[in-house]
Amino acid sequence: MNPTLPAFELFNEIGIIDQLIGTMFERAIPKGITRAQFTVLNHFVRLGLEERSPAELASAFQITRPTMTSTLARMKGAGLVSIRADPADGRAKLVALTIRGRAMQAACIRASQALSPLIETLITDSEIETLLPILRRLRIGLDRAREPCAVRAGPVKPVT
Amino acid sequence: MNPTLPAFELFNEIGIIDQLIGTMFERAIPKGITRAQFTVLNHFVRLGLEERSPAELASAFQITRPTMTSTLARMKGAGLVSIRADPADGRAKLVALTIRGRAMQAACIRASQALSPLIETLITDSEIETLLPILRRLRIGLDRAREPCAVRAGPVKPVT
DNA sequence: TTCATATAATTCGATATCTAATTATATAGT
DNA sequence: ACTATATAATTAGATATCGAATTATATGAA
Repeated sequence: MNPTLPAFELFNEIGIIDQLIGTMFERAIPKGITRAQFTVLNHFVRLGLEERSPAELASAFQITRPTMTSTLARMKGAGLVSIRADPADGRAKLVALTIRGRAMQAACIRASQALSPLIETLITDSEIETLLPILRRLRIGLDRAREPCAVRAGPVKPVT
Repeated sequence: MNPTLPAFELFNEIGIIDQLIGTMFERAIPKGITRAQFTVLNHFVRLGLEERSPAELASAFQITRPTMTSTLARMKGAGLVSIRADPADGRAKLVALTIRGRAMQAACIRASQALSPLIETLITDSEIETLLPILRRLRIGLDRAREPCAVRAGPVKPVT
């Protein structure tokens, strides 16, 4: 973006890559589901979670709570998640995967395999090993530097 | 996204970084202008361009033409660009920066300097030099692999 | 010339994202 | 107990993005 800093050159490449990968991914996965929705499904499956509050999910993906509310409403409408009131906190809700949500996650994983051959021609595992630690540190630092806005005023419950 | 491929781990980090940087950048620049709009302004200034068609701009940013149409309409409304019919092609239009657009680009560059100190604590120039060639190759490869959609436009043979 | 196809831009409807503001509940301080 | 503040979720309004479809113009082939 700002050409006077090399970092902005980097952010520019990152932005375009994210754009291109995101579009390809959404084309690859089943019609009707989106990248954002898959991310939620995958989060539950990968970490073996039972129930999470919308606030915890928003925090995990670095998105705002209104965004999470919106996406969860669509996922509930599509039968991918169930949402119930938190019996321990009248303000909160608890989100869980449905059978259908779990199946959709698996279907997306399967469908996304189609992208592997292309990706393997563009970047090696060794290069990825080089990039990951640097990018992880950058991501963590940026995350910490966020304004103490709604998103960051984190959930109080410890991760189980 | 897909945990079975290291590349998806990379794309996940890239997605989050893009998300965080984009939000920070929009908070830093003048109220009312967006990252997408700045990208257009900066493109003209950086490359010293006079006029470009919406299609050329969309292609330069790897976004679809409807997206470009939408953003340009807002930028025109804000007086950041001028748009006229292309005298050489009845279908096309020509976009140019206005004085106001040029000033806004400069203001954004100035404002974005505020992010430099943070960024410099998170990644070194040397690391950026390491990342850039790899990411550039990845970006170029992904760009080439895009479906022959509107942006890329080639003759498509029927498969029957 | 005529017609089929290609290209430029746009319109439409959908999703994701943000900020700001609102509502309801919880917690802490006095 | 009361009140002020904090937190959970939501609503509202805006922008960016996509895909699909539409309109208008250009081009190439018969």
